[in-house]
Amino acid sequence: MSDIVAADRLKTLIERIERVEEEMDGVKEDRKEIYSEAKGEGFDTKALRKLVKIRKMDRAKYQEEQAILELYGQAIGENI
Amino acid sequence: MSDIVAADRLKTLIERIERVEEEMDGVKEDRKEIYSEAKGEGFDTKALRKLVKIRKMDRAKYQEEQAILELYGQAIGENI
Amino acid sequence: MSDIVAADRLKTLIERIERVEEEMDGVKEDRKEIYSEAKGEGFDTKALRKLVKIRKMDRAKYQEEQAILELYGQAIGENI
Amino acid sequence: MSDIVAADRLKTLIERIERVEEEMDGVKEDRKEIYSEAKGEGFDTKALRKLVKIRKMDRAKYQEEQAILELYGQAIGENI
DNA sequence: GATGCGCTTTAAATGC
DNA sequence: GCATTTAAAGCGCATC
Repeated sequence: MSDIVAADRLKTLIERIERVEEEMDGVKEDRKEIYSEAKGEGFDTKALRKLVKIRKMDRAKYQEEQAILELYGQAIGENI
Repeated sequence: MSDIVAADRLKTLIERIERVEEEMDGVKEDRKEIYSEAKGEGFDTKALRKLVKIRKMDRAKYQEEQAILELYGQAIGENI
Repeated sequence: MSDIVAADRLKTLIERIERVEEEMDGVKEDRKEIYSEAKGEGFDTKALRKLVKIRKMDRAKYQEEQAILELYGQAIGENI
Repeated sequence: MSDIVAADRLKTLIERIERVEEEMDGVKEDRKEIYSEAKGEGFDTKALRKLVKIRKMDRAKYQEEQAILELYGQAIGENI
């Protein structure tokens, strides 16, 4: 790679990355507003977030995680 | 909230959240592809990521500095 | 406050803050090592973290959170 | 692991974690007191916090820069 | 090709 | 209640 070409190319790449990162910030803002709207209507956003996360997760995996947590809890005499 | 929890409204909100999260995944994918492209051209993506990070830190630092200047300005203004 | 006194005093305060923050980093490191040790013995650190968190929480609060999550889940036809 | 889960070992680990977390709370308390002391002397703690943050950013940025230099150095070294 | 590790990103908690 | 700070999760990379 000749130096000049690499420098220009690098610049282009960085600009493209920074552009998509700006887009990401925009979309994040949109999501934030939806949660904010939900909150304004009285929903519990913490529960909402958990629910969205669980729906995204693999079902079997979620149950497995819960089982381990319960197992550990029982081992130390804690009711989960 | 009407019937224990407003199920329809809840569903709508969750669907909207899931839609923007899909958008987010798309944008993430775009970024991933740019890095992948860079890698294919022989750039060191770890270094590239650091570079992007430093540039972001610069911007953040500049903003922090402006914010602190403003705070100090207010402090002086208030003490006159 | 005369300027010179304030400047010296400010410096002292900042140094003290930075010192306690270093201590904090040390303690964090200790905790990290315990988790790392646990992991080395085959424990699931994700479950371990959750357990520690639950123990720290108020019991009633935890159950309340779980109840809301289930309620929302049922409302949209999701089994938690 | 012997009996489903090594209960005693688990307990010990959790106790150790909880102990270091108590230490952390102590150190946090120390920091809080310093800020409180500063406030009592008329310093603007919000500005103070920003100042500490900027100094931390400086250090972080310096380290990032060193890291990137090292990465570039390696890249050149490898291409010889 | 799986496992582990470090870094980025996301969620939760705290303090004003 | 909002902004900041802190903790947890997820992701990508490198290694075996």
